[in-house]
Amino acid sequence: MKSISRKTIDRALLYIRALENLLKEKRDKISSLELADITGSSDVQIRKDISFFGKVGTPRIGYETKKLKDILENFILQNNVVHIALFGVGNLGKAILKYPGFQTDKIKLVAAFDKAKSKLLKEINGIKIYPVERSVELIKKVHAEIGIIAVPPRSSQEVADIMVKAGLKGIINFAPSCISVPKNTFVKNIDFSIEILSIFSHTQFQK
Amino acid sequence: MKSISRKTIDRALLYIRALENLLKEKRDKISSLELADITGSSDVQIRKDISFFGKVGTPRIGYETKKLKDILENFILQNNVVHIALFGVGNLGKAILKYPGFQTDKIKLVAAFDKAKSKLLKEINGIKIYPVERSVELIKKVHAEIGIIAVPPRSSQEVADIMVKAGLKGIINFAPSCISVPKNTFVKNIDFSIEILSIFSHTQFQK
DNA sequence: TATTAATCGTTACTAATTTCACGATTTGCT
DNA sequence: AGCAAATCGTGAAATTAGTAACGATTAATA
Repeated sequence: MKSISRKTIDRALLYIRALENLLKEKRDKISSLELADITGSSDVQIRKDISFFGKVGTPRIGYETKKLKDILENFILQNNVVHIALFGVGNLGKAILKYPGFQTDKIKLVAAFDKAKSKLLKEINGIKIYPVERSVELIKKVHAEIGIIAVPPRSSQEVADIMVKAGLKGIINFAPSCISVPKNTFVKNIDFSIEILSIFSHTQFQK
Repeated sequence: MKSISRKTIDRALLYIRALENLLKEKRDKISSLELADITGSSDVQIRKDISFFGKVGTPRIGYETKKLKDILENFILQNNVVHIALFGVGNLGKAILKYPGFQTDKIKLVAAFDKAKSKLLKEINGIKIYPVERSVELIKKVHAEIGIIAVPPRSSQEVADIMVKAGLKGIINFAPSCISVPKNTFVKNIDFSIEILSIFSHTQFQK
């Protein structure tokens, strides 16, 4: 059996979000073309992605919104709640702690760490901030799976090492620096500067 | 002549960042293999990317750090300073306003807008916050090229429309919602929840 | 100056991804 | 019931991206 591709997964997450919004609007049917319009993809791409999960739609009608959402979610997220550990409670870290998208049923921020004594034991949005020294112990205790690096670049490798040690299998790195980790640890780098320069370059080189 | 690919551009931006760091450490030579180690890419990939810009390296030695950085920057960024307009000064917007990476010579945050009366006329990090009503006028005046959406999802389309009207050619959308824009406007969506679920899924499906 | 070892640059190959084209299916209509 | 229209699902073609292999080049060394 063919395994699912990363790209299909990422697009499916986008589809899921769109389907949730459609459900809120009581739209119970959706065609690949409409979903393409909403998500900025193409109808063929969507049908191809969905075909991985079997025959889900009905010709002439399209897909049942709820059914499609359930199928995608069940396969991709498998009823998991993702537990997050955050390192760095500066401006960005605070924004993440307060991010409304994490109060959902799928993602739960369970631990936050910082070096600065002044920030410790405070609570933001119901999450206590602990000293970095206790991080490995606490991450294991709360069973976090994914870590977020929101510290200055000079400390990012140090934090990455801690995360690996604590058993985190995925890392989102907001620091503008490369980190090195074992091959079985997934890293997604989000460097605001690079994102902006990337978009800008694309506007320059578009045909 | 073949045109440069988006992927090459994005990787080149990563190379540039790495080269800048190497320069700070007074490293004046770098091989494709070392650069691959740092950036998490492969040496072949790097040589292939760089080959687009001509013969830059010298066999047996590698690349001159400064020369390579200059070549990449000159081609991709063309000595431009990218001017940014920010919409939404909530938690995330504030973090962006204070983001140290934007005080560089390449990126300049030039305008910030919010709906809330209470936030107007305040100044964060030297940038005044203006009412959304004045945004089209001001964006044109300061010649911003790229817009950042950091407003709640229900307002994101409205903001996107304003950005298009004001002539912005690239948009970074932090709102967890899809926006629709003309084809010649580039959009990069960064949805924290989706990024996390994506990483998590990849850890689940890794072979 | 010839030799050696390292590293670049490039062509050919392989893999992954997207797009195309079209048959199959289903519903609604007459 | 039969037909028409819409939409799915999919194998094949086309495109794009990445990898491997290796010749070409250069600097260091004996």
